[in-house]
Parts: sequence; structure tokens; C-alpha cells
Amino acid sequence: MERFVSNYTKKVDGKGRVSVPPQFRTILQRSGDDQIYAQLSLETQSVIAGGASLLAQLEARLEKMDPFSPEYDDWATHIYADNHALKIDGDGRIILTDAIVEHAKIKGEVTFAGRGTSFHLWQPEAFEEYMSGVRSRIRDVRAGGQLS
Amino acid sequence: MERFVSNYTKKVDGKGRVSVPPQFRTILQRSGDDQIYAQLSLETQSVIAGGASLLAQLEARLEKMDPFSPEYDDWATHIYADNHALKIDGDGRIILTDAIVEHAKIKGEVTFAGRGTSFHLWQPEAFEEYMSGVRSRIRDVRAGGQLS
DNA sequence: AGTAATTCCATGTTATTCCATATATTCCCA
DNA sequence: TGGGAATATATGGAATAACATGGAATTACT
Repeated sequence: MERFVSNYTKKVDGKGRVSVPPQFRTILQRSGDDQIYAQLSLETQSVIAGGASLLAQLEARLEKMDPFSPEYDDWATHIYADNHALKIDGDGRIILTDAIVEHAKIKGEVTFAGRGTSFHLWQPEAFEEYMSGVRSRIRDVRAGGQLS
Repeated sequence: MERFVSNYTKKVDGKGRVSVPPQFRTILQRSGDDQIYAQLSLETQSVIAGGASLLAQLEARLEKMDPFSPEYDDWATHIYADNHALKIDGDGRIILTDAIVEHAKIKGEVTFAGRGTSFHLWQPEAFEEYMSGVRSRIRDVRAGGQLS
């Protein structure tokens, strides 16, 4: 399976439309996806996005749980109710929902950040901050001798 | 099978009419449902809704029980008597029964929340409260190291 | 006939699709 | 390797279609 790699920042117009980076669009098309599943992240002010395989991945975790447990209810509710299906239109654009825009504090621009089998949506500055945190944490671990 | 994903809030008019979100309506139509089975939730002030497959799912649980046990009677009664069949009219609307409105404390607006093979009906504020509980419980589990 | 329920219709609103142009990218050949 | 043409993308706006919503008309019930 092809991976979502690199990051791209795109403009959002007044109607909430954004054109999906062609590199990502191609991957989605090839796996037969005509829409993006976008889930609000619980850890950061970002959105986890991907094709049908992303939803399948989440559902696989769900299926390992006891269907009558409260944990199952919580997880299932989050997976489906906090998930937004964004159709890719004829021009390769998606429309961000209000919930997504509010959660990620998006205003004018969005960054699409590759994450392998999925990608994340960020407000550009928030993404930069997050990235510098990521980088310095990795550096710290290395300095401590964990990695060569 | 297609999943009920995302959440949508709709107005309820004086006659109790609500238009079903087109995304959900399409899924129901495609599976041949012209009505919605709506069951009062025993856990929360919400209503569990879906097509014929939802009822089939509930009946499957019933069939695993001893038909001569008191539990069977209770469960069977709940499945059928606490269940309201809501016809979808020509304009894509359903009419909420008084029992549903009272149980979910609906007043003016309802939220349709996707739950995969079914969806839930909530009074909008109650839904938001429920969701923040769901999200924080999942976050707590993760912080405790249960999930990555 | 009176009442309630359902279907039908009208209209404003929203969402989606379509189109046009500017810009960028790729490809081909000199 | 440097144009330059062809193709693809980005982006805004216009046209079209779908939807939401209230009320009226019709039907069913008693």
C-alpha cells in the first residue's frame, strides 16, 4: 500500500473548500476512495484523515472489545460520531465541516501532513509547533543513548 | 455495509416532524428501509435508531436466550414495546412520537449521531455533554497506558 | 361531521456541481 | 539543456440541484 508522505499547505476558501494535495488524492483514488474519513483527534487540535482503510483499522480495534461493555460504547461513539465523511468533488476538493474547522482552529489555510497509511490536518502554525516538539523529543532520546 | 458516520442537528417543527439527514437517508434507502426503528435507550436519555437490520440485531440477541426465562420475556418486551417504527415520508421526514420526545427531552432540535450500523437521537446539549464524557474517558484510558 | 393524521405543495435556503481563468508542472524536442 | 507546448492544478465565482421547512389540502378514522 502506498504511503502518505510529506506535508502540504493549502488555502481554504470562504465556503470551506480545500483542494486535496494531488499526491494524496492519487493514493486515495488508487485505493478506490472517493471520500475521506476525518476524525477529530483526542490528543491534539488536529484531524486524523484517510480512506476507507482508516475506518476499517479503527473498526478492527473495536471488534476486539466486548460489545456490551461501556468501553465499547465509548469507543464506538467516538469512532463514528466524531468522524466526518468528506466527499472529494470533481475538482479534487473537499469541504471542511464546522466541527473540523473549530476543533483544529483552521482559518484560511490547512496543512496536510503525511502519516503513512493516514494523514493529519492541522492549522499551519499549530503543525509547526507540533513538529518542533516532535523533533526535540527525538533528539532528547538520542542524546540519552536510546538510538544511535 | 455502509456506516452511519458523523452527526447532524435538525429542527423539529410543531407537529414533531424532522427531516432525516440526507447522508443517513441514503444509507437507509439503499438497504431498502422506508422506516426507522427507534428504541428508547436504557442507559441514556437517547434513542437508538436504524433500519430493519437494527431490529434483526436485537432479535439475534434475543434468540440466544432461554425462551422460557423471565429475562427473555423482559428483553422481548423491551425490544418490541419500547420500539417505535417511524415512517419516512415523501419529503424525507419522520415524526417523533411523544414517548421519544419525552424520553430524550427533545425540544425544537434533535441531533442524529452516527454509530456505525445504527445512529442515536439526542437532545443537542445532552449529546454534547455525552460526547465530552466519551472523549475524556478515552483519553484517560490512553494516559493510563491501556492503548497506544 | 369532526378530529387527527398524512400527503402534497410552495418557497427560501443551502449545498453541490459546473465552469472559467490563472498558475504551475510535465513532457518533448530543438 | 533550454524553450515551449500540452497537461494538470488551484481557485473563485456562477449555475444548478437538493434540501429544509412551513402551511394547506386531502384522506382516514371514529
